Amino acid sequence: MKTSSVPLSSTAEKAIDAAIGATIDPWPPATSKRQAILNAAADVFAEQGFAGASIDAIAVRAGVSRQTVYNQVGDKDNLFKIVVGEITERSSAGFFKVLDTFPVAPTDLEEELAVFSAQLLRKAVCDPNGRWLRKLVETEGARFPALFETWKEYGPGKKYPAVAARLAQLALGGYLEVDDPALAARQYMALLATDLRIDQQFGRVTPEAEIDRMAADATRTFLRAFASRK
Amino acid sequence: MKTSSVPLSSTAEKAIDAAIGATIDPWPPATSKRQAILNAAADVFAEQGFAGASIDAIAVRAGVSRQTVYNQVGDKDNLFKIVVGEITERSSAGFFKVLDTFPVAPTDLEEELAVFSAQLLRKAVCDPNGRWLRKLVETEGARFPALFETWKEYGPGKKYPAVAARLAQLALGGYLEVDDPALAARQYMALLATDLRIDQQFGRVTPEAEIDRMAADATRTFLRAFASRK
DNA sequence: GACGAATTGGACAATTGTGTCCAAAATATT
DNA sequence: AATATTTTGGACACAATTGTCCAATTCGTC
Repeated sequence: MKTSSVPLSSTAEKAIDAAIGATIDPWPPATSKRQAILNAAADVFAEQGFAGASIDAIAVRAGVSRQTVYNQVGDKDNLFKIVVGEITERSSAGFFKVLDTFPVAPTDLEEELAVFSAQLLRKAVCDPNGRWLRKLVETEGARFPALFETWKEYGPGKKYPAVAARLAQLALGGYLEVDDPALAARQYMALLATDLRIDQQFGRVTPEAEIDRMAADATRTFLRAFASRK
Repeated sequence: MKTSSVPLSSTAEKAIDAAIGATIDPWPPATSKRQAILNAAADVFAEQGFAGASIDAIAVRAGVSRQTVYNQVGDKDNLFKIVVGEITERSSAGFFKVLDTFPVAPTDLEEELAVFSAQLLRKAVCDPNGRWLRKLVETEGARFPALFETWKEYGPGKKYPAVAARLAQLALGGYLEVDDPALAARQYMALLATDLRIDQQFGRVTPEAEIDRMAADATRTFLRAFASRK
């Protein structure tokens, strides 16, 4: 029923925080209200959809008066745009941070790819940012075409090619036999995400250990199909 | 923007039609209004979500007065339940109808499995019934717990085991090397659905020929991982 | 053509939500 | 401590929606 909240913070505000220097309280009071609003809005939009989310509900959950919501973000459309924009940024950043640890020159391919896969699962598929983004885009994409375009560009549009590039690198290194890196990337991601998606559809909270198992299963099957037969 | 409509018909009404015998018009006037309402409701719920769907919009799209909607189905909650119930039934029926054509004793495994896979893609993943059901359950599952349970039971809860059973059969027949049929079933479905899901997320209408290609790609990779090394 | 049932459209009250205005209070800044 | 800024909460107009009621009309049936 109640979903855990995702902390949001705009790059602008992070820049300000950095400029001010180390603050005891990570969020200065002036922006903490805004943060509370954006966090609450993310929750309520995800739970109720755009039409079902009322400004009142958002204000209450943020522990803020309704007027403050309007002061901070303008109207409902704008609030929605801001929330999705920030989640998009976070989700994308998290993904590429993990992708940087991809084992491009492994000694034990299966072992290292499984470890990487588990991380990717945790940070990209399991991560509330990405889940809510997918859900919101699916639900409200038609209502906000511009947002839909942004998501496409930041989401699948950049992620799949990036994964494909790593797989191509492994192929060049003689680790894999891959004709079509783009296809292999989609299949790898599909194998990786399937069990977690099923759990999520069922509303089941996946135990940590299971994530490692899922990554290992996906990696094993992927390598059975694509590993170089030495 | 506009989604194509899915014809709905309850089993009860089909039974009645059958009892009456062959009618020229497949839908007697008394039920045709009801059908129009359910079809329209399916569209509008899918497009706007539960909260965003207004009875007026549904009535207009059904070409029916608002009062008739209330006469036929009672209130909005009930309308929603009826629609989801019927879509669940259709979606499940379509899936198992295709599953009956699974090649349990193939002469050319790759060829026959690819053909079957293409059919499954067309009828189960591509099919509007299943898509809207997934979307509605994801969006409104929290609001209608009973519905969520029904979907779980009819949907993944029965489909995956059914696929797993066929794969186990192939393994027994010496066609496949499968340790864990349930896992293999999930992975097979994941490989099969990934490209179509991506297209759907991007709002792209997948050309018929591409579906065959997707099925072939998925089948090839699946068999590279699981086919018996003769 | 006459009867009965379903449909229509319009009006209605009640509710809910949006977005604005404003004066009082709380909070930061100097 | 004085001042500027933000926040608050309440009131408000306006629009959309739900669900009901009912008389007039249309429609299928006999």
